[in-house]
Amino acid sequence: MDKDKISEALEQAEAGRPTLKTLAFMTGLGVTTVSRALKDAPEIGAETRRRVQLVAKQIGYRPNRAGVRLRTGKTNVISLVLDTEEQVGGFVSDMIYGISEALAATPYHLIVTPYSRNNDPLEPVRYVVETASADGIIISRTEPDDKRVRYMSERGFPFATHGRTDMGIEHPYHDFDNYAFAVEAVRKLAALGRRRLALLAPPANLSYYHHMRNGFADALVDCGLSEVPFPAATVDHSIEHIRARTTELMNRRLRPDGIVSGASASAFALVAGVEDAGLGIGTDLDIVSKQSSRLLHLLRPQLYVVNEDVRLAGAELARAVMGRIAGAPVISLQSLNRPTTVEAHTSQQK
Amino acid sequence: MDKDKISEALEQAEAGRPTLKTLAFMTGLGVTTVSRALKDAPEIGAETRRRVQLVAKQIGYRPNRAGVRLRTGKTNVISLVLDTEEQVGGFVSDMIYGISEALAATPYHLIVTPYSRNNDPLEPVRYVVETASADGIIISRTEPDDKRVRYMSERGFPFATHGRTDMGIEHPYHDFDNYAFAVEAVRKLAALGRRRLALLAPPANLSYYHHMRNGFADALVDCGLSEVPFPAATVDHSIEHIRARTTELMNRRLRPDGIVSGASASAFALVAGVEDAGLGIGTDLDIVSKQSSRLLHLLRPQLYVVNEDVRLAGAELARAVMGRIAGAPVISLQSLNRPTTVEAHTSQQK
DNA sequence: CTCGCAATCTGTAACGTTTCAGTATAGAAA
DNA sequence: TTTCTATACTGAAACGTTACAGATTGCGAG
Repeated sequence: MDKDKISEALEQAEAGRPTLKTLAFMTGLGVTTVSRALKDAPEIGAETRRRVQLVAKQIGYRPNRAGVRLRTGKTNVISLVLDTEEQVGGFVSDMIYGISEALAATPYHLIVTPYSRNNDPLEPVRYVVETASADGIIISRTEPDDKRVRYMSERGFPFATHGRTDMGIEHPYHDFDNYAFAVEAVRKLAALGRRRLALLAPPANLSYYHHMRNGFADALVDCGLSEVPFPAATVDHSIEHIRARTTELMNRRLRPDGIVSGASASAFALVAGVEDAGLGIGTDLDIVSKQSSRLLHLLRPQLYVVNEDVRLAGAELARAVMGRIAGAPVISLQSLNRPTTVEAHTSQQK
Repeated sequence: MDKDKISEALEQAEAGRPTLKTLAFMTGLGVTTVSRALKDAPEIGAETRRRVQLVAKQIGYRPNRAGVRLRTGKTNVISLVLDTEEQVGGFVSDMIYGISEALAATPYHLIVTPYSRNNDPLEPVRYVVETASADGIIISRTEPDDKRVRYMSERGFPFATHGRTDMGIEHPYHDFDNYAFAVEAVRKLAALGRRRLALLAPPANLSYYHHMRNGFADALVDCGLSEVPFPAATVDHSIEHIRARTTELMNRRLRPDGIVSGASASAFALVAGVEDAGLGIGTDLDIVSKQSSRLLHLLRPQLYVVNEDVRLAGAELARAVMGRIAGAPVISLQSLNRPTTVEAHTSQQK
């Protein structure tokens, strides 16, 4: 062993974090051997392997991410692409917790890549792909014909979507079954004797709009109910907007006696709007809402809710991207979350 | 110019992203010169600088993060250390949006480093510092004597805290003035003729517990009111817990006729608990609550609220860490957000 | 004319990792 | 003995960047 090497390695060990060179010096092996021993390569002797791994653990060796990334191109990063105009009280925190949970035992880090709804949603995706700043991407607000999905598919870039598409491309996704949700909701209202229903739907460009709408429409037919159109508001609109439009709706000649709300935060606005019109939930009409926090029916026990587990969705999506990166078959990375049954407040006395 | 170099550079340009080598080839300059020209080094001719920068922009050159990171140790990453047990409907999304906003025009990426409240809060911080996986850290749930603050200070690692400390260490922070909030809240209740107040406080280990408590206590004295102790619940407890404890509180012989709530989500539980006891907000008692979303008084217009702008806090914290990294004087990186005045619902008719 | 010096530019090495193309050794086959 | 092969290991090169230590040029001063 050269004098050069020894002094180099000693300097190493004195100061900062251990590197492969440090380990090589301590074990008396070559850097290459150490690198291979740590990743259980077959051409390393069993005893050597154990020895290296032991020393590595002892001195707390952790591979330098920049080194790996530069050499291999692997970033060990998952990017969550987020719309920063998302509703307040939004589900984003839960989503992040879910993803973190799934990433915790892996070498992956989670990085948040924001964009504004006003800008091109493709832009953040293109940025990540072009600069190769992550190994995989998670997106939401999926559209039936989604150009982000097309873009990433064409380039073979791993991703998972929160929501399904309808463009003949198989890809990993996790979705809440909004069709089933709408069906359940309508059935519940029918069972309560309601006849004329309205739907506070998602914006029409998103995939789950169609699922929810179809479920709503099919169940209406099924139960022999009629619809009161309510296209003026979507769950994406501001609280104030939804509230005002709802009041208008309730002041029409033929107002609904049941409403299905497609999102949690918007249900707050919906309730306020209904009450602005002087009507009572549970008396003049009933409401079934999706709920991602558990706060909604604390203050309006008369509401019926269906819980959507966003944290689970996050975990599922993270697993899906990682699966895709690892080369798992796409079909095995698609999952659909069935809604729980419609839930009334426990201490509800109507 | 060697043949070697030319062919190398050509291969470069054909395939992937442009690198400094590509730029060097295109401009006919050396790699070093290009590198320096791009960062406006003084020893580069004005014309050369312009030429390099033009070509770089034209072909969309973006420095390879791994290369920079490996060479310089600079990650261009800010880590947000998050407690994943945080209340649902939490403020985390807004915080992230705020941070993203401030980071948007910079080279910084945001990475989320989670930990569970049950584990050692120092652990994620130590991980980031030891592996140098970020240039700066943002933490919340700050304690008066915070070991994370001590740890990072001792190592000179840049950070900013959401909340202040009290340990004789100057560091960047952003905080909401919870003392002022509590004072305002008590004054409001006093003005409404309330006499016996309770406080739904933060957990006692956190810094803002003390601020809020002191404000509450001082204002009580000031207004000549008395306190009904309510130590059984904190804003960190589960919805169900707060709700049940509140009901107990309201069934006591001497129950409060006014409550100050230190957080948004917990106010929902508080209201539910009060109403479980058969009492009415605005009649039997009044409540003043902090609010980070705008949903709370949609359903209980009788509530009084003070808005806390968490998005702003996020942006402020991001600016603070970046300032610290850039070497700005610490004192200039400390900010306190005064609460807005107590707000009643606009269409409130009592 | 030469020297010194400022102004510009350049090659090499290094950051920590993995991959490629070996080398050394020992035992088996010829 | 020689040759071959499998096993266990190794050095050098490369990923893209920046820092260090020059190199080249032009020009005014001596």
